[in-house]
Amino acid sequence: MAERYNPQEIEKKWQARWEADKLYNAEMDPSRPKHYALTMYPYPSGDLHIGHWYAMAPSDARARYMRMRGYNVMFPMGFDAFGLPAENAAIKRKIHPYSWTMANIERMRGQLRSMGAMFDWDREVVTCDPRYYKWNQWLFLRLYEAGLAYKTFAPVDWCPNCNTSLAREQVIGEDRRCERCGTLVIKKDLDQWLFRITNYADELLDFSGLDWPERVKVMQTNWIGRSEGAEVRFTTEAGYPIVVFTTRPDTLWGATFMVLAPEHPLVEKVTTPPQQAQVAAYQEQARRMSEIERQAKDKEKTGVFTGGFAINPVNGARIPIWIADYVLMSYGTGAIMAVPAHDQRDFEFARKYGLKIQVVIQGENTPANGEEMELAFDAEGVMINSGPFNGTPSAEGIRKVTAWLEEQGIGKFAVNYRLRDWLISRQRYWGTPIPMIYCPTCGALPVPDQDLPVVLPQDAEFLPTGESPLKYHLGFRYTTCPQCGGPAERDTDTMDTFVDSSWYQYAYITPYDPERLFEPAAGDYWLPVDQYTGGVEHATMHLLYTRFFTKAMRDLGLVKYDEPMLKLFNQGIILGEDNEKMSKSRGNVVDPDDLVSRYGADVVRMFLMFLSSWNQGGPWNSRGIEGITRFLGRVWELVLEPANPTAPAGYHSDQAVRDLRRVTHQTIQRVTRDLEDFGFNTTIAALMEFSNMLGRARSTPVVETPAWQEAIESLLLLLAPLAPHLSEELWHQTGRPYSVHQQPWPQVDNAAAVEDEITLVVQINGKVRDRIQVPAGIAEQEAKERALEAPGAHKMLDGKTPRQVIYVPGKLVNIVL
RNA sequence: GCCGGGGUGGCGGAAUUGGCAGACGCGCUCGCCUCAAAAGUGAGUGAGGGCAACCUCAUGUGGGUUCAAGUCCCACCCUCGGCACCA
Repeated sequence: MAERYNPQEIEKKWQARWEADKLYNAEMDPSRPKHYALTMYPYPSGDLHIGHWYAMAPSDARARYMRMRGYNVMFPMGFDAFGLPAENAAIKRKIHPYSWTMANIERMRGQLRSMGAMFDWDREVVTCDPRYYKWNQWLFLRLYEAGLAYKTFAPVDWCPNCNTSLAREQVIGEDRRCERCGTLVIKKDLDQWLFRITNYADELLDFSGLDWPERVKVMQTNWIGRSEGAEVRFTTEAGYPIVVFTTRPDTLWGATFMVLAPEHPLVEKVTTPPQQAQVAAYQEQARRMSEIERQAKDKEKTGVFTGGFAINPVNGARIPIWIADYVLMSYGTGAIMAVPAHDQRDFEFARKYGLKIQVVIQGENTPANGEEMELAFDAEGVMINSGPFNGTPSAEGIRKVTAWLEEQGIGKFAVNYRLRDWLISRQRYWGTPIPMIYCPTCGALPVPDQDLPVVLPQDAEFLPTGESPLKYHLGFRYTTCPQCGGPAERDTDTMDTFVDSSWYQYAYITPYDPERLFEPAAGDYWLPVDQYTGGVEHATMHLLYTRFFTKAMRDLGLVKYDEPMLKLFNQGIILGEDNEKMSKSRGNVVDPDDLVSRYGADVVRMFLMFLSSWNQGGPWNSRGIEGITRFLGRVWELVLEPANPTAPAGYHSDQAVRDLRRVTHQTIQRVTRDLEDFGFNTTIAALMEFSNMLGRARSTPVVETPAWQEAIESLLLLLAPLAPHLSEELWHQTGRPYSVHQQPWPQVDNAAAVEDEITLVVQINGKVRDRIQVPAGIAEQEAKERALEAPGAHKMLDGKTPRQVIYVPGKLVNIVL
């Protein structure tokens, strides 16, 4: 009697052995195809939760599978170690963010090891290490030199709770909350560094060559928000130009007023003295609105007449200029031409303030008179009241009018994006110092490369004041000008942590390389990332930023690719047993450490993969995990318990061997296909079916044949990516050579996998009436004849002649009466 | 409002190109094992009807195409996620 399956014992043993043997260390080997598998690195919060397991265990299984398929696999791991939680925890507990972070990392390393994943720990990077963030600074300087990093004074999004500015991407939802803490974000005027991601807007819209989920591509496309149209120059009566952006140049003749954003610089110039007080009051109110709350649901449009007029350049019409907060300074030119007949927002505004509504697009059933309209007509139609363009279909009109505007010199084709440049300055301590120096005589200067890294001082006072903590660290702040040697000051902001993660996949190539970002020869071999996995929540943040970085790095000559990650897979989310999001307050959190000590890592890994399809996630089930324990227990016995075979009645050895080999090779087929597509749940189902079959075969003399050995060996190999410890132990105990993880993936014997007899379904009018066993290669004519004779069908036929008999080879015969 | 994903037994979920709906697992029921229990193990398990062989109904709702629909088409409902005064 062999020992029972005891995961605790074998898992620790093999983890130690694998680590000692450096089994998973990736070495460059040009003779083999490489596979760079990457899973999003964790923030070192201090505890590995089930979500981390759900993200990492299946991606580990996939990486292991690729390795057995003959790829030289690199599967690194690291820590996204800068960021606010460390700072907040440090303030609360009065310990240094560095100590807090490092202690957490230490703890999480141990937890990650308990997973039995094939992480190459020799490549680990920790982003708060100066050896890492030195290259953040170096990249910043390269972007600066290339004109892709710039500083500007502008109103920015500010989280009053986190006490820092945020990138547009980190402001969530209609009511504009902080992505981190959910606080309502306000506007603040600050001098900040930005990365010119908008330079790459068009290229970022091109996903060709990327095998990414449709969902992510759509989210990025929407986020970038490209729209084509025209810029048209209107002129105020006093002669100031007002440039507007419109997607509907075909409606230019219907522009009956203009609207400027309240903060538009021209407002002061166009406002007439009698309107001054009202305009100023509205501007003030709009300012407060954006600062206080913007939650009001039914935002009724408001605005104020400036007293000024503009001339519509296409027809010379004199139209009033208003200001209104539905026009945003941050989009387009901050000014619009209002065409109330054909734009619902302008329509509502015109109705409210009694402005003229001029119809210029005629639809099938739309009134030609603006007074009779109930809604703006924004569909396609034919241009009317539009001078030389009368009778032109609107779609064609958009092109023709744009060309005409260019000829007349009053406008041009233009593209606008919703995407804003990436604001990277943060007014917090725990991040990468921005490597810039401000000299009163020489101006803003980059820190020379040889002075990198600009080290984050350990002894800064980092209590949040709304200003950068580094500002109060005089030793850091005051320095000398690298140009004139005179007194100068450093930039005291730190970088958004998304800068760290924008290039971390490159850092793993030659981690903490003191000389360069990474070694080019190694980069040529390993890059780009072949398979990236992680949550979809980063669709318009990290995943957009890292694409931008790669494109910018390509233009700097640092990488040779347009895209950082060729394939992307988004795993779902594990919910609590109550089908709700796991949270401490709900008390529905499951702790992986507990589970590992109770069931073992292999069981936890496999249960997470078995729950549902990986991209779907789903509720935890504390009973369901027992099913995996039973399954692995049965595998254990199947492999190790001596069998005591007896031949059942009618046993034929040849047939039994054929049946066994068929199931073995069909299982190899199924598992291979499913693992290719991340179908872990169906992979496991196939292995369960296989082992159930083996369980039945075990009591027969087939166990004494080589086919049985082949079946057991295949089972262990197919199981190896999913349950690495158990497979290794059984591989070892059955006297096979170390390590199961260095074995090639089993080969399918197609001939053995073929069925020699199939079940043919016999239908009458599409309903199943019988099933017959026939040889797999049966001819159509014979199949039909046998079907007609099948008892279930014969009875229903009752002597009638079928109108039609349909044969689907290998599947069914449908007799139509 | 716009865009995208999803609605299948008591539960989690399967179902290559339209071709046996419910694989696999959980749970449940009845056996075996046991003094008993746990563990293990065998059989059964969509609903309704029938003594039975069998029959009928069933993949969110309503239509349609087809010999055949969870799968394709049209309309709608619910749900999750993203965007939202973007000119």
